[in-house]
Amino acid sequence: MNQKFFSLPTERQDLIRSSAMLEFGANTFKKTSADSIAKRAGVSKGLLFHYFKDKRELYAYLFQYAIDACMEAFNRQMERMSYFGETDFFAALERGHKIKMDMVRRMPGLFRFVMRAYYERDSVLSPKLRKKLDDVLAQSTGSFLARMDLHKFKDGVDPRQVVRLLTLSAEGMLAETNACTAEEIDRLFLEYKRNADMLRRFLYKEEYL
Amino acid sequence: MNQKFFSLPTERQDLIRSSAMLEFGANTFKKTSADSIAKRAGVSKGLLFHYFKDKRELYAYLFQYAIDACMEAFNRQMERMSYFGETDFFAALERGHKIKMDMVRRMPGLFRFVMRAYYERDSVLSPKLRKKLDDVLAQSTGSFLARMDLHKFKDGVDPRQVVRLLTLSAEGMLAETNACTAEEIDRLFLEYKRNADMLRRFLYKEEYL
DNA sequence: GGGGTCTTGACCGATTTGGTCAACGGCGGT
DNA sequence: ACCGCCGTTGACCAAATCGGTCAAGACCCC
Repeated sequence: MNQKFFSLPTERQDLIRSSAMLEFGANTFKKTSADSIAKRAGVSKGLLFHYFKDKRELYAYLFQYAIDACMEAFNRQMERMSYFGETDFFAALERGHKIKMDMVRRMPGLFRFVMRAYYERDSVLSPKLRKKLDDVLAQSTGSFLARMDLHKFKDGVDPRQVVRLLTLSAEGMLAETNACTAEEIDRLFLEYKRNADMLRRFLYKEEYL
Repeated sequence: MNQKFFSLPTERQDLIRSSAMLEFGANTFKKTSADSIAKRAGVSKGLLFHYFKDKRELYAYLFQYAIDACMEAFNRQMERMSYFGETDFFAALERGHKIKMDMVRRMPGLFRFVMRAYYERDSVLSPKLRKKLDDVLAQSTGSFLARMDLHKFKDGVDPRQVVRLLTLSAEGMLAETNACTAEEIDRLFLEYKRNADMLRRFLYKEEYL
């Protein structure tokens, strides 16, 4: 790809990336037209092909970008947790979810795009990129749990399962909305918090409430 | 539409409906081609337009069909619950989820199709159809809870929220897979059950465990 | 006004689109 | 053996859309 893309103003970069992700998230790779991406970004099609030689290249770049963005956000959160010595499971998870919602706000199409890209039939992505995502997902939960104080849970609770349940519910919410407006994202976050609070209330030992 | 469609063997009807839903579920209405539907169903494009005058008509029919199928499944379950006098929240919910998974097995594209159709930008559906789905969803949870014995829950638990949480997690699971193979569907059901069991264990009063 | 850079939109041939239609094949009746 | 019926096909159409190119414009600092 043309490296000059990165010397564009960040907002413009974001606008193009965001538009492209939204379009690729709404349709198959094959059925997503460069025209529709350009139109959504308010940019000419020529410019798109000036920065990315191919539809394929654009797609691969977006996937790489999305993974890196997730990784970076996750690592930043972990560092922050270390710094403040946060060890409470739900507090940390809530903070993580808040960060995720902020990413949704800034890049509404990112998560749907990643999910679609991962399951796309035609292997438009190199197995290498795919594997990278697998690694990120596999590691994140583990290294998150390792830092948490899990004694607060009642006996018989599997914290891994709690993470998974809350993550699934968040994915469910994300799937059932377009999640465009700011209020909608706030609503998603509130519902998440309500669910997390319920779990906390009944899964923590009483002395930790 | 051509009423003779209904005198086709049921399997053939299902094959066509299923293929169409899968295609419409994968792409926007505009970007979904009649050709791809026909190809997936192993049928000529001519036949499709013999039974449905339009792409639009096919689409509207599928939506109507999907809602009716959901409604009918739901009502059947309710009757069954009445008949057997089932009042346990989690038992009934599990049974409901099992029915849902059976629908996924028979019509893999149905739920994704409905969700997409509901949020499709271009109003290809009449508001009437859209409203019908709203009504179904709004009523179902209410009339379900009305028959359940909610005393088993610990104080402070909102059963509505529990339904919602489990439903969301199921949607999340459905969203993150293609859910094609039978084993995959079984896996989804098992994970659902594991989550439901956890909630049951910690949200029910101890004397009901 | 000159030189360089970002950006456009008209343009290309190739493919795909929704939809039509004449013809085919198989089958039950006579 | 022949007919008429009907579900089904696949070639066919004009129109739209596709990915990608490129010469020319817009904009800037000098």
